[in-house]
Amino acid sequence: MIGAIHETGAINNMQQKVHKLFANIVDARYPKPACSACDLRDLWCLPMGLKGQQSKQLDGIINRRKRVKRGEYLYRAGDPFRSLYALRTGFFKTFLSSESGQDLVTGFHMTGELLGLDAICNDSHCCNAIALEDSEICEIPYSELECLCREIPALQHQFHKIMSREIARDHNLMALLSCMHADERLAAFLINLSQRFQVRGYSPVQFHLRMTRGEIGSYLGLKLETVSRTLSKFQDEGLISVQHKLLILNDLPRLKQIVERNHSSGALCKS
Amino acid sequence: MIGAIHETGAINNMQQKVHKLFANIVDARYPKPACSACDLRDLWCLPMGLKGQQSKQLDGIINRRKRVKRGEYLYRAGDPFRSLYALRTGFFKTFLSSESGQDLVTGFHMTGELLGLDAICNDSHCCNAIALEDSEICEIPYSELECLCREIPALQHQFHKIMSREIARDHNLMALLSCMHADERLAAFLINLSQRFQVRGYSPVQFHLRMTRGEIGSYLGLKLETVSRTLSKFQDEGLISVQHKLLILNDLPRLKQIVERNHSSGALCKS
DNA sequence: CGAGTACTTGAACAGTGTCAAGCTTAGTGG
DNA sequence: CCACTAAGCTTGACACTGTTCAAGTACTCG
Repeated sequence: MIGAIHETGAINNMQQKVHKLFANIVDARYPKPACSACDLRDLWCLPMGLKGQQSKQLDGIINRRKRVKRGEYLYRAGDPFRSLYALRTGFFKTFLSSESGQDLVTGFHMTGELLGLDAICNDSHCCNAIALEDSEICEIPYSELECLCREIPALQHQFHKIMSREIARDHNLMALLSCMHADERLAAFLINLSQRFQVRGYSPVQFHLRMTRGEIGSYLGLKLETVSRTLSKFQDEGLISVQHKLLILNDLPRLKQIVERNHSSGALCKS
Repeated sequence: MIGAIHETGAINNMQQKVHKLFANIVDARYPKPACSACDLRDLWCLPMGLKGQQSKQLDGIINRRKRVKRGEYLYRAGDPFRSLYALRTGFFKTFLSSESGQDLVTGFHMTGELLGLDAICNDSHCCNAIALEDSEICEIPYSELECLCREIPALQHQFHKIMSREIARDHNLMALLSCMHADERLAAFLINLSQRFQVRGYSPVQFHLRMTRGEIGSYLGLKLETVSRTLSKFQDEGLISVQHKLLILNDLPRLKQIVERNHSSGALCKS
């Protein structure tokens, strides 16, 4: 427990630094977003690997930044597809909804990720995207992106990579859903979140869950009661500390063991 | 039962016609494959929507057709990524394998489908592809495809659509794995196969399963015993007739009811 | 501060998984 | 062509994980 508190202190420092960094960049970017000045370029977002001039071309097609408040939809299933959305700051969930009223969460999305890729095939969105916290997105008109991809090979390649990664990621999630137990799923989920926060400069061992237990359950193919019980179990075992939405990972290595014991590829923890 | 036999007769006729059709096309195509003359152009394969001249450009980059015998690998996880593969005839499964020796089937692939899309992000294949029957594929060097996409907007758009569809499809499969019972999963699986056979000109109500019960189970997140039991149950209820690998769907509407009762979107049966 | 939502926990139950045995089929080699 | 073998399949009995239903608690937001 004492160890946990020490760690937490270090984390707070780190988070403060990162927050400052982000704040600076946001200030510098007003009033128009600029891929060329965007901190997400290191994060597999579209501008990754582009040179100065090319980035500016990408800036040219990106519509003004849009704010999406917590609880608001970015798009709904059935909406006509015009644009992809790069998530600048915030947190989204995407979900399918069936007529019977059951929602199924297909993903949680963080800074730097691209939303709407599954809509290209239909010319309409086939899932819903809703902000789980106040967020900011860059709207990228798809037809213009296609044009630009024809001019800038590096952009084209990066775009293909992003789509491909989405496919590979889904396959890993399918693996999780097919053959993991509740505790393994949850451990994999926490490790995944941890890694994604870390890449973005946040603490990998302490973070706020933006989603409810029910949403986690929906994503992992479990009922919310099972999620709750499993979190409690992890806490009893000293692996984590949970206080409502605040999560501290006290023993990341042992958490990884839970996943790797039966699924040594570790593929399931990938972003 | 008598109804089933009548249906079967009709199906055999249909299948013969289709086989003939395919045979003609195959003959016409020797010794080099030609997208411009390929029957798969109606099937969401890459040449879909391309005009004559454009198709020929695509022909230009496609390497000679390759045969893959049943049981042979088309590629393995870890192989360097150079090409995508369009499946001309035959049947493949793709699967992840973990070090612990567990395989996990991520997809079954039929004529007209594109394999290897998940490898773009890593420059190496992250799953294995193995032929479940003697097959023929067109190898499409990826870097040349990217070049050509920059020249032919219609090809670029079609390629993006194919990737997007793969993502949307995976989301539907995740939905199946997250919230369906064994009988619903299997019903959805059979309907899916049925529709894919139908689109390809084969009977939607009678076909050979190319995969084992274990592979079906792996794909659907069930054990092979459960697959076997559920098939037996469906047979007892008169929904289907199974004889080893030969499958007859006697009551497609009722099969659909099983899926739609609890999951009315029906999304899960999509291609 | 109050109402509604989210969360935790318990107990009973159902659906799959596990283990085991026996059967069928396909493929191999004599 | 037949016999043999290995792989695939079916079925039963039982165990166990996760779900369901229910009750109570804690938080959040207006």
